[in-house]
Amino acid sequence: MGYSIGEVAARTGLTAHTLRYYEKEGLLPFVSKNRSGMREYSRQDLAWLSMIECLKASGLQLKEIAQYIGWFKEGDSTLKQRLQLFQKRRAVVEQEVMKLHKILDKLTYKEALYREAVALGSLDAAMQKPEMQALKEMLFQKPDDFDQLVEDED
Amino acid sequence: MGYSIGEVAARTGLTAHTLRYYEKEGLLPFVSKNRSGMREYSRQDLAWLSMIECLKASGLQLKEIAQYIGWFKEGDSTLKQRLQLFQKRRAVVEQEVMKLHKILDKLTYKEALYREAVALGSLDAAMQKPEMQALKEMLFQKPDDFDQLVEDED
DNA sequence: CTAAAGCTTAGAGTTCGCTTTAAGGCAAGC
DNA sequence: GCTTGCCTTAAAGCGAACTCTAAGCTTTAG
Repeated sequence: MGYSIGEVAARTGLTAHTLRYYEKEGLLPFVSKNRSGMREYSRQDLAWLSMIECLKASGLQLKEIAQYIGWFKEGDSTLKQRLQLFQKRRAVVEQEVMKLHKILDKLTYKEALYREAVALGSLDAAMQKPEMQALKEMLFQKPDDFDQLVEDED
Repeated sequence: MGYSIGEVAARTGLTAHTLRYYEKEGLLPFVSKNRSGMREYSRQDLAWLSMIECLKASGLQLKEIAQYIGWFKEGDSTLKQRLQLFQKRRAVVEQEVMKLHKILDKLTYKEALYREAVALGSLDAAMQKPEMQALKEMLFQKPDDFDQLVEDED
């Protein structure tokens, strides 16, 4: 019954230190301890860790996560705040995904360029190739960001 | 002529302080200065800043970006390293996008759950609803991560 | 029975990426 | 001429999220 801190560390990839740190910061207020003072993590505690990871990945700071947990403990009077938080996080993550797709376009172009450059032994020669210029235009034709107003950096 | 540090700051959203800091860290080794010692940024410098932003967004640390710039300055003898770097970054960003899609699923579920909870005035009542349980199953039927092995945290 | 592994606490230290401070030079507008 | 604002440098400070240290207790394997 219950997982030791070491087991939870192994399962989550966090260290035991980090788990205690989270607890200190108010992120895991439900963890119980046995008679000799050792932590015993329940399945619910693991679920909370999973939620913490989700909120962290969505860009929330630990103290904001602690606040969410505070709301949860307050009960149904804080439902609106929690709804707003999830709406906001979803919007933020959707933005981030869009940003990463642009980053991916740029990296794809660079990868193709350098693959050609390695083949030719020369970056300049690769940049001269019409295929490369065509690829660049295909990926960056929408001039919606500052990046495209300037030349290649290399 | 070229851009002053203030103009570049306004354009990029970075502060003048940050631009000088980047230079100190070896990220902008091409910026020239006028007779009175002030920085004059060229179009190429702006392009480098755009590349720096891209690599930063791909998860690279500043000192790793500085190393990439070092490779660029060394010339065609470092083409392979640079190609490998872009391949690696693309893989990392693709992973990150996949991770964020999972995060998005979870946030979508939570948002729907809390929307219902706000309507009903009770989280427990919302969790009881068959629609919510159906949505949860729809989003999380693939048991490929630890998250799904445990119950809801709330 | 003893040693090693793993747990406890409080608190100091580390890394990253800025961010601010201190002390001062130059250039344009009133 | 003087103030305002932007520029220069070197260096100290900061917030986030760990990460490690110290000192000591408990449990388990040999």
